[in-house]
Amino acid sequence: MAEETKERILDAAERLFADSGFSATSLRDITGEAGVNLASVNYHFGSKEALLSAILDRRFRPINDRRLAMLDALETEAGERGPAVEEIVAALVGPPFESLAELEHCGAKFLKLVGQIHSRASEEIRVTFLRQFDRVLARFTAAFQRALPDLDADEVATRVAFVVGAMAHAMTWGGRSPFASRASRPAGDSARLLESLIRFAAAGMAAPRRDPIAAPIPAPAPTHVPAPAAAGGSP
Amino acid sequence: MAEETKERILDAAERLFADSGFSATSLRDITGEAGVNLASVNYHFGSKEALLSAILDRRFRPINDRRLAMLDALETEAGERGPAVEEIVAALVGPPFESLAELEHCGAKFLKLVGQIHSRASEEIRVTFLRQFDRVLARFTAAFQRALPDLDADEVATRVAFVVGAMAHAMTWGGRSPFASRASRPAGDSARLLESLIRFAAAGMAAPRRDPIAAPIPAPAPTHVPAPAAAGGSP
DNA sequence: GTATGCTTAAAACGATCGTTTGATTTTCCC
DNA sequence: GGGAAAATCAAACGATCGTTTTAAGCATAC
Repeated sequence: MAEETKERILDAAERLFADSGFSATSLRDITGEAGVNLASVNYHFGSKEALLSAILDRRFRPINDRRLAMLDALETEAGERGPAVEEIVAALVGPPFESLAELEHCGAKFLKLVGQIHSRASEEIRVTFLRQFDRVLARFTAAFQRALPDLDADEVATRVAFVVGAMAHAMTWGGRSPFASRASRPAGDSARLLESLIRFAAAGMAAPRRDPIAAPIPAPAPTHVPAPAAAGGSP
Repeated sequence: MAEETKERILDAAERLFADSGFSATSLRDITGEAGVNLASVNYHFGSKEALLSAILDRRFRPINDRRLAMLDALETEAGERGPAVEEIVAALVGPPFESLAELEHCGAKFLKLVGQIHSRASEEIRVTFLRQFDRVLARFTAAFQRALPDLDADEVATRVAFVVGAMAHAMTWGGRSPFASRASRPAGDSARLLESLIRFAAAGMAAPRRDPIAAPIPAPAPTHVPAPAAAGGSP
């Protein structure tokens, strides 16, 4: 019954961490929910932090593998010209949503946890996943850079961070704003949410660069950027 | 010395909550950092949760006021046609960055806290700010809806959530991905970061809608939507 | 002077936290 | 079937948590 206990702990902890956060969830909450003994966590995982690390590893590894596999396939298929922005975006934000659809009942909570980890993670935890995640991010940033040659590397990295932020937020709140009073949308809408996210992120990535020489490209009216908060402060 | 104690608690708690999160920060950490007595927190604020509420209220109120004032000014100026997407975006995401520039030293931490609150907030706290934040969100969603008449209300609300997510992420991580190994960029770049965010978010908001009649999948599908930034750098 | 209303101080409260211990049960290979 | 290894269990550990209590400072109004 070893493996069963471990997985029941992982499932329960994943659910509770996602709902209440890491610090606010006690081991007694977890073992109570999982129906196992309190000491099982420290026996099987060593510590509470190691448990969180195991949770993230269990879900992140296949997701990141799939991300890189999709990107590989796209680059092979596209050949010299490289994949389009929207395709790269889909390879980056799609896999987490796929895992949602696959796991259905028990995986939905994980997405909330992912969103939380993206927004706040202890230094300890970040180090654990820095390597594999950094690898993924580097590959995708390079792919974006090739598809968007007009942007400098810093701008590409910044926009990738925006995409990650929008994705994390969507995962945590299901596409609704955190303070919105309406109930969160049903899980069946995740495919639609993903589609909206891809479209939004692709357009954002492909936005004209900060200082497009002197091209009056903007759509509705030639509006200059409205006062991006100069350091002097405002009245 | 009443007001001084209260503000020292607020400042210290704001800083510590941003760094370590709400649950992971003890009142003893706060009072130790602030150099005040432990009981002062419960005396002045009533409870730990009420302290967080006071912190958020102190910073959020002027930000939300400024957001609405900027939107009012934009709508007055634009007249019948309504303000442009990029202007609305700037009014939504600009004020938090302005407060960063104003507060400089002690406000920087607040942005991290805001990012955390956006991604994970207890039910209790959310209720406190639901009303004023919901009002802001409703106004901005309506403004976006008018500027983007081709999108249905649900899509607009979803995209606004994406913008909020990208903003929160940028605030928490300074435009870098959470797992990136490089040091976070200096605070002086916040103006540049804001400019990038506005451009990114405006393009994402104005992306062509999900199902433009019956267009094929590829990126540069010609739609009748204004699409100011749809084909920025991608073939 | 004393009384009064805030504010701070020190100490302790009960509760809960993550972790460990040591005994007991289960598993599984020989 | 016996015995070592693995897993579960109840119980307790010390530490720390948010909160409360009680008393001491310290102004101002009488």
